[in-house]
Amino acid sequence: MATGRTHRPATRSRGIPEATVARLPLYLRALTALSERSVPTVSSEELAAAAGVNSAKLRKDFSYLGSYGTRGVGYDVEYLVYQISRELGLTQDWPVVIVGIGNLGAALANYGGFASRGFRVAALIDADPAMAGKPVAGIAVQHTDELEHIIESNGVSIGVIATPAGAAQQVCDRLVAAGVTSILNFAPTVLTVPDGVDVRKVDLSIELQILAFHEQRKAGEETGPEGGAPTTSGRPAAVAAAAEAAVAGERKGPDGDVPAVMPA
Amino acid sequence: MATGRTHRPATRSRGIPEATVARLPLYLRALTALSERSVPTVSSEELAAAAGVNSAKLRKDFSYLGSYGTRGVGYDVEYLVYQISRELGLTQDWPVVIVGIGNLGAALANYGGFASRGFRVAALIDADPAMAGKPVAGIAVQHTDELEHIIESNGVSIGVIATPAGAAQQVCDRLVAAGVTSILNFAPTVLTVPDGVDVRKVDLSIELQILAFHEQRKAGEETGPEGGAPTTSGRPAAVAAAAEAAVAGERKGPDGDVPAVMPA
DNA sequence: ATGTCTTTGTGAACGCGTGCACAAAGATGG
DNA sequence: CCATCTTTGTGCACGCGTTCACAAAGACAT
Repeated sequence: MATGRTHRPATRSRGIPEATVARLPLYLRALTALSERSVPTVSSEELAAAAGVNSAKLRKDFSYLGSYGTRGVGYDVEYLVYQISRELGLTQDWPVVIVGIGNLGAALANYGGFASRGFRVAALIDADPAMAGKPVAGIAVQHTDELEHIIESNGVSIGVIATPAGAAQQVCDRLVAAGVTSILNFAPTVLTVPDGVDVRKVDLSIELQILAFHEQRKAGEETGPEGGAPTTSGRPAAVAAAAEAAVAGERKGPDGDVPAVMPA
Repeated sequence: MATGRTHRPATRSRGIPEATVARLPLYLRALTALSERSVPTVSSEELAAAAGVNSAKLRKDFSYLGSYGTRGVGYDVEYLVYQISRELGLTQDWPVVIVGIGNLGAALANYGGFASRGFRVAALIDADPAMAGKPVAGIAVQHTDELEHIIESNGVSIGVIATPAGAAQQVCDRLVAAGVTSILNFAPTVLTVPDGVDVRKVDLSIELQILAFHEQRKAGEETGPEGGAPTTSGRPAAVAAAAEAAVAGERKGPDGDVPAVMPA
C-alpha cells in the first residue's frame, strides 16, 4: 500500500481502531467478489485468505463492528457487505472534486473504481484557462475561479488534489475554506490543515524509494552477509558500474567516501 | 499517505525500523528543498516542522542511521542528503518498467518525480497490440510478449503494475518469474507473491473509503453526540435525501433497515 | 434430546512505534 | 581556559496493533 497516515495519529473513532478501518475496504472488496459469485456464506479463514490477512485479525476487526457471524458456519456475505458499506459510509452519496487536471488528474477522472462505490465526480477543476470547458471523462473542466462556488453548491466534503506541488497548499487552503474536510493529496508536499480536516497522502515517489531501500538490502545480503554497506547490485547487469562508483566506502570513512558533499 | 504495508509485517531491516524507512523519503524531500535554497545546516526542530513530524521522532530516526548531527548546531544539509540517499539506495540507478499503459500508466510514465531520484523508466509494456510502438512520454510502448526479454536485458528489479485488476496477478507472476523482486501495484487486487518479493499497494478506492468513514463520523457527531448510528450528512445540501433513504435505522434493527440483503 | 464438530469472539501476552524528558556533547563568548 | 547555551542522542514509559490460544456458541447428525 502506498499511503501513510498523515493526520490523526491514533484517534480511535467510535471504538474502531484506525488500522481496522483501513482494512475494511479490503474485506468489502473480497466480499463483493464473493457476492457476485453468489456465495452465500464465508468463513473467517477463507475471507482472510482472499483479503490477504490473518484470520484472527479479521475476526477481531469484525468484532469491533458487532457480532455478525454465526459460529460453526461463518459470515453471511450479503449481510456483511451491507454492514461494512454502512460503517464506511458508502450507503450515501459522496460528491468529490478533482483539482488539477493534468495527466494524473485526467487518469483519476477516468478511473472506474471511483464511481463504483458511492463516490461521484462532481467537478473537475484546473487553473489553466485553456482547459476550461474541455471535456475530460465526460465532464467539462471548470476554472479555479469557480472552486468555492462548486464546493458550496454541491455540498462537496471530499477533495482530491492532483496539482503540481507548488500549487497544492494554496488549493488545499481554498478547499478547506470552502468547506472541504477530507483531502486526498497526490502532490508531493506536506499539507498543513486545521484540526478536523483529514488528509491522506498518495506519493508515488515515496513508495518507489521504500522499494529501492529493500531492494538494495536484498542485493547487499546476497553479495556479502556481513551486513555492512552494500557493495554492488545483486543483479549484475547495467547498474553495476554506476552502483560501484556511487557506493564504495564504509560509513563515515575517508573523504573519498563522500564526494563533494562532505560538511566543513 | 495512501498506502498500507502489504508484505513484510515487521521486518526490521538492518536495524532500521520500517516506520523510519517510510519517513526517510519525506526527510530527503525537505532536505533537498533546503539544499536548493543553499541552507547549510538545519536543526531537528526546523526539519521536523518541514517534514510534518515530531522532532524527537526525527532525531530517533536519524539515530538509526548514525550520529550525523552536531550538538548545538544541527545537521549539515548536504551531508544528510547524501547519507539518506545512500541509505535508500538512490545513489544507484533503478530501471523500472510500467505495465499497463492506460490512463494511469501513461500518467505515471509522464510523472516527473519518477526520473528525478535515480528511477529511470526502462520500458512501457501493454497487452494491446495497437499500443505497440506508440510513443508515450517519449518512450515507445512494447508488447507484453517482450516482458521477459525486457526485464532480463535491462536488469530490472522494480515493476509497476497499472493494469486492470483482472490482469494484475498474471502480470505479477510473469514479472516475478523474470526476476523482478519489488512491485508497486496500482491495480485494486491483492497480489500473491513468493517470499523475498516486496509488494507495495496504491489504492485510490481504499483511500477514498477511509476518508468517507471519517467524514461520516464527523457528520454524525455534529448532529447528535450520542454516538449511535449517524442520521444524515452534516452538510445539508443535495446529499441529504439520498443519505436519509440509505441510513435510516439502528444497527440490527427491523427488516426495513436492511433492504433486500438481509440473511436468511 | 444429546453429542460432536466446526467456527466465532475474545482474553492475554508480546512487540513495535511514539513521545517525554534529560544528560551528554560541543559550539560560542568572554 | 572556563562558563553558558543550544541542540543532539537516547533511556524510559505508554499505548496501539498483532497474534496465539481457547472457551463459548451454534449447526448438524443420529
